[in-house]
Amino acid sequence: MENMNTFEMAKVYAPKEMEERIYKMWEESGAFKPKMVEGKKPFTIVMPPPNITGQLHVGHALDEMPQDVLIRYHRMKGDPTLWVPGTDHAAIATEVKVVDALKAEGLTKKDLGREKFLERVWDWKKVYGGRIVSQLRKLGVSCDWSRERFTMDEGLSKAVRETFVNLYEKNLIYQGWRMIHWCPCCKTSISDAEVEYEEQNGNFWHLLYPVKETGEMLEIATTRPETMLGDTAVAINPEDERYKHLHGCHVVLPLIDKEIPIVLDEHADMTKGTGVVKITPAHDPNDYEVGKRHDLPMVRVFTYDGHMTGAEEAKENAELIASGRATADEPVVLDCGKYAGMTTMEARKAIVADLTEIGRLKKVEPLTHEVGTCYRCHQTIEPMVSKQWFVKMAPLAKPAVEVVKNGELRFIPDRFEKIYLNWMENTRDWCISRQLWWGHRIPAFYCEDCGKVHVTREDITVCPDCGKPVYQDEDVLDTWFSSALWPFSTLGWPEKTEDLAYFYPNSVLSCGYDIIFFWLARMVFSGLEQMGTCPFEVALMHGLVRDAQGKKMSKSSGNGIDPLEVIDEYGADALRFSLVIGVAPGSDVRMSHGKIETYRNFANKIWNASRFALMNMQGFTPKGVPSADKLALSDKWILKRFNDIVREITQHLESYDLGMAAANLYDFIWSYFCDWYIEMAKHELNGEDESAKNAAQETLNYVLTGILKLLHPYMPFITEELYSYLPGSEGMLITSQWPEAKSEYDFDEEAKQMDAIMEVIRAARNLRAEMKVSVSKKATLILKPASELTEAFKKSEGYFFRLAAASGVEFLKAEDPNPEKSASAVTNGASLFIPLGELVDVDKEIARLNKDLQNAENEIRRGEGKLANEGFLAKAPASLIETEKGKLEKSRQLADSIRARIEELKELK
RNA sequence: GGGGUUAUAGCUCAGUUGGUCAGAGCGUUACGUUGACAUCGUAAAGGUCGAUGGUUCGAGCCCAUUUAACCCCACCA
Repeated sequence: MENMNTFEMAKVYAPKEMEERIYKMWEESGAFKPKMVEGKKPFTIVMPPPNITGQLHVGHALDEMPQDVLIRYHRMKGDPTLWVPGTDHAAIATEVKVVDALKAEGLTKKDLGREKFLERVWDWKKVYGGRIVSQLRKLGVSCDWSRERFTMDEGLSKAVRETFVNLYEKNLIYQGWRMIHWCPCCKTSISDAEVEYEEQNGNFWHLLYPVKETGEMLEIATTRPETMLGDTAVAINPEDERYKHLHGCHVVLPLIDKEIPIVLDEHADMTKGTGVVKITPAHDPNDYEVGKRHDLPMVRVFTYDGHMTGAEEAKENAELIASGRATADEPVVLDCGKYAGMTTMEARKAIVADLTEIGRLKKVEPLTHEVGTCYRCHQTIEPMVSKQWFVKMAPLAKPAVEVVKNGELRFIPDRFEKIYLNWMENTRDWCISRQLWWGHRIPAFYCEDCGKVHVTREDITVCPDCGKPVYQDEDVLDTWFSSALWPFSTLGWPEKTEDLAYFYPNSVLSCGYDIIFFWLARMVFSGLEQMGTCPFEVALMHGLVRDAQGKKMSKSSGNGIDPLEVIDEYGADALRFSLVIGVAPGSDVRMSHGKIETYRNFANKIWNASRFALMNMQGFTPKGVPSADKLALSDKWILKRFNDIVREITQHLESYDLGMAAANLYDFIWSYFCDWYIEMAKHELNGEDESAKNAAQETLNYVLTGILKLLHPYMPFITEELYSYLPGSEGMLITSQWPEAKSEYDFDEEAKQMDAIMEVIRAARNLRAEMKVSVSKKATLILKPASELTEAFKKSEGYFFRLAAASGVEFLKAEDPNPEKSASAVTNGASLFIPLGELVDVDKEIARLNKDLQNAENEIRRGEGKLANEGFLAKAPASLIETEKGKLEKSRQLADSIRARIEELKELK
């Protein structure tokens, strides 16, 4: 690749122009596609499919980050790496959107009919389904778009059907009347997992039901008086002494004067309320169970869209029952008379008013209680008895529990293991049918004649048994039924494809902890059931994005961050980095524009450091870092530190500590590389010694290249761009090789020497700052180094000129007298003196040195105490005792030197 | 009711298996444009590591109790 002339490099980092260009280059180069090598273990991730209704929000950005970091890291490591992208049809969400769009045209679903409606949804999908996908590209996701899937495409639909039939044939899918959660707003059943409980203010209404046999009034507390028309019993606890005389009696339901029995059931809690519970089997999950136990009739009083039932519904129901289609499991519908057609809320008011009027309302007390709401529309959920399809969970959950317990599936962080197990061990059957049109239609066919149900892989038109016409089940499947198959359906299953054989099971599944039950858990048991293996080895969880105050981001509170806006302003790299740096797995991320700006500044820092490097490498052709004898101390130091950081980052990535790796890298680049190494290297780069200059160029080039590689998974765009400018760069960074630490660069001894020198430089700066000496005013630095460091210090004069504003450096031997009238500091490596003449205030000097002395003495006390402790000496590891002794010795020397200096100054006075 | 998380500098958080005076960023204060970078640099101030007790030679880290905040799950009228 032709290296760009440095002067063409913009002075300021401008992400906007380059990101699109680079993404296009990657995609067109085929870099995102895995290189499948037989026998080599691939690294595979499937992307949690965003909804086609979706607009990119910052949650998506967070969702993609860990995946892209891991994918890019493994690609550079040389693993066959595949990241499968795709989108989800999102049955309810999409259908609602299209219904809304129709409403604007004055149309309803029914007006169009199923077929035309579905055409409209597909049209809608064509327009908006691509939007999220193009938005994802702006984040820099390096997934293999040639393998993009959609949960409703042909292959995946086949997978869904295959799974459904498999489970049905194994008797793991069944159809039946059950108490389910019904959303009157979305007009469909939803699963347990889709209910969110919210605390709401409500009332406790105390109603009076007269007992037929005794004429007394039985006080009954309820939170839902509107269900009373559907009461078919009241329950009392068999042990309850208060009501023993009522065993076998009946009450008369007010308003409709219906006689219903008093039943004895454990469900009635003697300690709660009056100990009497009204039983509405058709509209309350507990009552449903009580009804089953006592064989009570079920009376339905609500329509499926949240109104009170009337004559029409009752008639239909009666006809159905008469026709024999309805079973005993189906509730009988009541004509609610004057309440018919009211919403449930209107009916509540009306019924309470009527009960009050006839004196059957004893009192009302306020209470707060948990109310189930729909996770899509947040409307109150109505428990209804309904005929639905279910997945039998117990047999599927067992192996899904097992794989976590035996370590085949590992959660990161591991606390989510408990959450997962708790759910999996207590899960109830999964209601999978939805009363919608958009989705995978349930492959069940009913014979018009014999009524038999046929569940088939291929559509049928006539009954295989009697040859009469069949009609298909109207319902579709829960969206999560198809996403549960994602790890293998996207690879071609149920066909036996090459991809499936090579890339299944996946390596990692990364998603937010909020969809563990919806998605992750269901993928685990589906993978185990259909494929026989757990679909992934590691479940890497992330949290939610929150605002700067830690609040959830939402449209209503207007605290959201639009990733597209942010990318436009700061660049995708800055957004990416701010979403991962310092974030521990599974914890929430706080985001603010300020935070993103910080990392845009970081990108700018790297940009300029690279610009500096390139300016100093004009005409330079890298031949490799030269032998140790040609390298300056600072070169050796940075090479050693670079080795350290390579090991550290690699280790963190291997253990999925992505936030930690990013933080360490940030620190290394900014402090070690920019603040120190570049500043030190200026000495060699601007010096006369050509071989030293060359060594610095080689080191600079080597370390900078390595830095760009280490940073690439996090900030892919800027690193790719800068890499292209480097002399000696070949091909693209995205497919370059991950750096390795080289043992020949472990210059331990030299690194320590450099650290000692740096400590002196800091001390000198410190002195000057305290003296308020401007940088432009240079001063001589007088050093009295420890004997073993003398040589290193002498070779390092240049660093003091440049970094400590020295005009000259003089060295003293240990026995030489200290200079007068100078500011001084004592470090472990050397004592230093800056002769500042009249600027020096001796009293202040003494005060400051006393402070240092105090610190040293504290340290001595600490060390002495430790080493005097027999328990410590007996039990602490020998190496620790040695280091403690060494430290103590150093502190003593330091204290001695400081004391001596203080004495000198006192004499001076 | 069950389970989980968090509590460390003014703010946001690090602190890996208990062992080098407890760290960073932002903010604050002071100084500063030394030819990569003001989207910058140098330095300073600032913490009895929520509380109590325990284990240990040694605890921010382990155990118990406790306080506070947040989250998830659960059919309680």
